Amino acid sequence: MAKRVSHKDSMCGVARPLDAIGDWWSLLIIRDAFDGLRRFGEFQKSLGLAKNILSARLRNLVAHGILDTVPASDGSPYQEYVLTQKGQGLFPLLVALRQWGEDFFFAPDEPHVTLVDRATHMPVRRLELRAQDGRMLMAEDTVVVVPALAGERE
Amino acid sequence: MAKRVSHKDSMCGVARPLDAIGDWWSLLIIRDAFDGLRRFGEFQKSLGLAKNILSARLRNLVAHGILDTVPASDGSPYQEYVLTQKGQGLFPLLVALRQWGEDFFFAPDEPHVTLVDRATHMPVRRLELRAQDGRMLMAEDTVVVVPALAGERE
DNA sequence: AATCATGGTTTCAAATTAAAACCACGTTAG
DNA sequence: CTAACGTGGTTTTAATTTGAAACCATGATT
Repeated sequence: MAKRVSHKDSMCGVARPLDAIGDWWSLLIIRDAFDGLRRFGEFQKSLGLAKNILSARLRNLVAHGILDTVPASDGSPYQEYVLTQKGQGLFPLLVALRQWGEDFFFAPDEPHVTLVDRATHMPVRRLELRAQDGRMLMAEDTVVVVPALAGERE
Repeated sequence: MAKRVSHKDSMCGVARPLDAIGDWWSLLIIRDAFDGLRRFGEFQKSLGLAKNILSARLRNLVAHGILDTVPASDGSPYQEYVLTQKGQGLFPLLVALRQWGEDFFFAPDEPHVTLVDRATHMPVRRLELRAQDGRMLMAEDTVVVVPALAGERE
C-alpha cells in the first residue's frame, strides 16, 4: 500500500481513492458490508480469504475511514464493522461495477444477481451521468479540466 | 492474476469484473485511455510505472477485451492501445471513483481536476441511480436478489 | 557507421500474499 | 472444575508478485 508517487507528489482524483480502498478484496468486503455483513467471521465465510489478509484489509479500511468498528450489537464480546458515510459513498462505484459486469460478463440468458428497487422489486435503471441542464452524457461528451492554470488535457 | 475461487466455482457479478480489470494500475491505464492516451510510452510517462508492469497490464487488458491493439495511426511501426466497447463501458465506474474522490479526498478549497460537460464546460452532475419509475435511489432503497435457485449468494 | 527513440523482455532482489499453525478469551458440556 | 469449542484474531513460513534496472530489437537520424 502507500504507493510511491515519485513523479507527481500529489495523487490525482482517481488514484487517491484507489489507494484508500486498497485492493480488490477490500471492495468485496465493502460490497458485503452493503449487504449487511458486519462480523469478521461473516466476511471470512463469504469471501473465503485468509484470516490474516481479512484482518489487514479491515484494519486498512478502518484506518481510511471507510469502515468503523462498533461494539457488537448482540452482546458478544466482539466488535462489528460498519460502513461510515465515506464508505457508503462507494455505493455508486459498486453499482457501476455490477452493471458493467452484467453487460459484459454474463451470457444473455445466464442468471445473475440483480440489483432491484426495494419498494417495487423492479430492477434499477442504469446509472446516469447528466449535465447541469439534464442532458445525458456519454464519455465523449465530457472533458477533464485542471483548475487554475487551465492546462486542459484530454 | 487468475484468482483462485475455491469455495464457489463461479465468481459473482462484482468479482468477475474486478478480476478482468486486474489491478489499480489497470484502472489508471484505462482512465488515461479515456483521456486519449494510446501509446506505450505515453502511458508509462503518465503513470510512472515500470515498463514490465505496464507491459503485463496492457497485455492483460487486451486479453480481457478491454483494450485493443491497432496499428499506429501516425505511420510509426508501433501499435496503439485503444478502448473497446467493453472498455468504454467502464466510464461510469471511473466517474463514480472520481466523484467519491472529490467528496472525501480533497479539502473544500483544495483544487482538483473536474469532469465537465464538453458542450458547456460546466461540471457534470452526480451520477444518479434511479428506479424504473424515475425515483432516485440511495443504497438503502435497493436490494440484491438472486435469480431463482442458482446457488450464488450475494 | 554510430547513435538515438520506442517498445518492449529478462533478471533478480524486495515486498506482498496466502495457508496453516498458533493463541487468547469467553461459553458451554460433562 | 476442567475439557472441548467458537470467535476473532496474530505469527510463521513459503510461494507469488512486484518493480527497478539492465538488456535487447527495430527503425529512424546524424
